[in-house]
Amino acid sequence: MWRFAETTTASAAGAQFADKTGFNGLMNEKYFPEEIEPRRQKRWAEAGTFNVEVDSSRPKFYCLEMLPYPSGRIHMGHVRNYSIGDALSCFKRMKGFNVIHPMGWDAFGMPAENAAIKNNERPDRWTFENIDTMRTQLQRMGFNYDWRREIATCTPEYYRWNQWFFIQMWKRGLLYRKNATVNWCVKCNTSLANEQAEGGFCWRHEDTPVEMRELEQWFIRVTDYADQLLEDLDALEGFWPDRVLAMQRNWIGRSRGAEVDFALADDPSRKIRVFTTRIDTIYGANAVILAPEHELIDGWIAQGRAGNELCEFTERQRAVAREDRISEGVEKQGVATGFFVVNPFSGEHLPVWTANFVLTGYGTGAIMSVPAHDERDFEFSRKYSLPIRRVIKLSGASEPDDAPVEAPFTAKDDSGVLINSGPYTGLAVPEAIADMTAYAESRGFGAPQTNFKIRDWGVSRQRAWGTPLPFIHCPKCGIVAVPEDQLPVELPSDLDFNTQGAPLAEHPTFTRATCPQCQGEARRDTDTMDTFVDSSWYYFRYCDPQNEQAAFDPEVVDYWMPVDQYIGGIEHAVLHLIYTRLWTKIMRDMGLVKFDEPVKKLLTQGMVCLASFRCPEHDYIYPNEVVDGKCSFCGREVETGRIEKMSKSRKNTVDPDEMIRVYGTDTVRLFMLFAAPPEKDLEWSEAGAEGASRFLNRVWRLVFRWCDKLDGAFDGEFSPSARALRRKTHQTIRRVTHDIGERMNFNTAVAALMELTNELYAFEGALNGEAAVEDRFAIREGLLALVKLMAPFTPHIAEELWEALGGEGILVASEWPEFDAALAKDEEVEIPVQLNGKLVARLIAPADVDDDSLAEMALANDRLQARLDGRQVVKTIVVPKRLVNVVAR
RNA sequence: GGGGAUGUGGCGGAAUUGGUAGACGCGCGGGUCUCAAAAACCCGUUACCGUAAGGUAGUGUGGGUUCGAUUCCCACCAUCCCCA
Repeated sequence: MWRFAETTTASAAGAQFADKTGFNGLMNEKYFPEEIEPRRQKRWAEAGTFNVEVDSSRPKFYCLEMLPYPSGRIHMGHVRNYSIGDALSCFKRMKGFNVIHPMGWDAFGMPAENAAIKNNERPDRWTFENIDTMRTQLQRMGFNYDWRREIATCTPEYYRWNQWFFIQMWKRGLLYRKNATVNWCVKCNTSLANEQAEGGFCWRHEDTPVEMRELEQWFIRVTDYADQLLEDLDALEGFWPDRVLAMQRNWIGRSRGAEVDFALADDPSRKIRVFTTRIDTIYGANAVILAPEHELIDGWIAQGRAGNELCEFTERQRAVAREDRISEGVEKQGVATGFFVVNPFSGEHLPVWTANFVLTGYGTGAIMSVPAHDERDFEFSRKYSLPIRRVIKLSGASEPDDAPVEAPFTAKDDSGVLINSGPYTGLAVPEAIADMTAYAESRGFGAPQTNFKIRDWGVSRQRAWGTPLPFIHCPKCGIVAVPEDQLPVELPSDLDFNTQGAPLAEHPTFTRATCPQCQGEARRDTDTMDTFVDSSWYYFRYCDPQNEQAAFDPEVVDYWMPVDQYIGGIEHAVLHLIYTRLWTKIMRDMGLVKFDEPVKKLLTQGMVCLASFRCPEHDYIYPNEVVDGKCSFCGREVETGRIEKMSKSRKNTVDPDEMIRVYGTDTVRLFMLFAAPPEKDLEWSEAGAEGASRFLNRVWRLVFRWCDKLDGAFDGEFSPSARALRRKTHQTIRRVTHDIGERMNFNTAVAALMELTNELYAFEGALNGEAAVEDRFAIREGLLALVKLMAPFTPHIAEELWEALGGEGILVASEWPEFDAALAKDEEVEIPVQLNGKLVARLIAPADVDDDSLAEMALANDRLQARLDGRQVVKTIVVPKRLVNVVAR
């Protein structure tokens, strides 16, 4: 139940307010958000204001915010994210769009499982309780979601379609199994994606080093779509933030080059295939270096041809996470295998090495080392005293071709020319690359090759709280997909989480299955899906959330999709936003959707931050644990005031519920939108929230004073002051419409509303208690506009004041105000007069002043003449209706 | 090292396509109301000099383009993010 703020009233129910405060027949004298907000929310819910259906007669607008993980409580980051989406969707609805604005829960994942282990609870119960809490919180904030479309990804109704998609991908060869070295976290007891193992530590357990294990895994063939994923980014230019596009391009990491075979010197039938982007430098190769995991090494070890040093080295390196092998500062280490290969271009014999910085999974797991033109090869060759030969130089360079190499020369532009390169000597780099690749291809020892940094998506997790993979392992038939009419493969509800290993695999009956093909005894797959699968298509499901026949009806999706505006955190710039783009392309190729890209516009909102306090001994401490700048536990000097992202671990969070209890949701939302533009970080400030609250109270009192005095119309000539107020009103409509609709700068829109309010106060003050009909008309017009324009930011108070002003129906479902361009037009303009670009005077001129008279007025100006002091005017620049600059010598 | 971003009063931030720098808010100072306080309302608030009128400087630093640069170009510094 609602708890009322003690700061405003001790005991309260709606009806009592009227007794305690003034009531003018239309509204209370005082603003009590805790009374009006639940009432307005109830009214919207009863009227179904935010429920939408397909309506092909109207333009649609899909406003989407990233769905939250049901961790337990809404935090300020959510409030900010959803306040932005709410304001935009309210605006678009009032502008006449059929707005779909849904909400749901990213409900699978490890915290539920961890809670289950820790508290001996069921993950489903834990999850649904959290969802209930958080839904209540969101509803209390009055966000305009169509709650009928709510989904939770952990329900069989949802995840059965994950399974269905996987079966389709399996049929299309997009899903496959392979043995792979995976990152393994002993605490999670599961594999991790590379990006979850950043820096060699588990993303959830920052103190747990990631181990490497060999495991058979499910993979989605992202690499089949790598080119499209890269190239389609061009079309998003200008609609997605540049840095997101840059991060995705970087992540996909396409590099064009060639593969070249180096035959083993002692056995020319065996070849080492190498990937290089610089085939032009092959005459400078001093070695071929294999990844420690390379199969050739396995062969040598198996045959007993590998020395002790090699065996030990490879064994040691294979246990190290890839990040730990290649990150900066890690020393390059290697061992010569004792074998040699032949350079196919020069015929030279080159030693074969293995080294920690060469990785499998990218290229061929083998490289050629060209120390003169690659940083890492240079460092490595220096360490192990391998010969270094220069094969590229700048076309004008004067130093001799055999001068010692002090630092690698790596530029790959047109200015480079080949040297010491047999028949290719003298060629420019791009031509050499083309010629040498062609030669290798014609001789059958090489071919052009494009590689990507992006890897196939490992979707297997050895966890229990996720979508089960819908496959059966049959000893006779191999891997068989579960027939579609048997979906979903449901998670058992009686999992034991206190077993070592994966609970699904330990479950007594889950694993038992019958082979759909031969009806023989078989084993069910016990992996579950990465939760990024759930979030890859959830917003398609919002369009058609109850569909039991399909993931969605393509026609319905065709109406609502693509998403017009997606809003979420920058932390999803790469993974989620690549996977969901991939999923869309796969669905397109399946014939389910007609477009290439699911999201037209993307906004990555900034973080919500607050000062944190850190003691050298006790780490982060709460603000109330700081006394006079010292830690209250140990008395040490505290590091204060670092503005950081709010998080529990930094002990600098503010609970949205608490703030809403004190100020009301309208105030909290208003502050969130006003304090900074959406893409920038925002510092929570209680003083700032006070300011937002003060503004709402100001508007409230203004409406209270006038709402019963605004009858009558006026169509005569307005006084200058009434005209000025009306001008401000119409200019404000214009500005707010532009700021929200075109720029998504809610902060400046709110500033405009404050300006209008200030203007209304000034107008009121100048009346001296006597308002003529025309004045009342102007005030009424201004108040109605103000209240309507407030709807996207502070919908509850806006509704309330709208009603008090005689507005009918539901404000947030009514029409957005239009401005009258003629009334918004300035009558006079202030023109700055500059002398040589420096301001010397200001003129007041009629708004339609022409350039010549403007120049004349400027030159006649006393202050200009005085500063001119007889100097010669060389030129007079007039920017029409804006500025005059007099140039004098 | 590569890529991206940001840098404006005491603070958060404004400044439409190169055209009055500092809108709006916070904070602060002063005033009105009050026995008093809170709230509210009004005035002021970039710095320096000046009682004032006014003047000088000013958007991280240094250059450049331009009649005119917070805005465009180059170099540098600082902070943050991504990748290595």
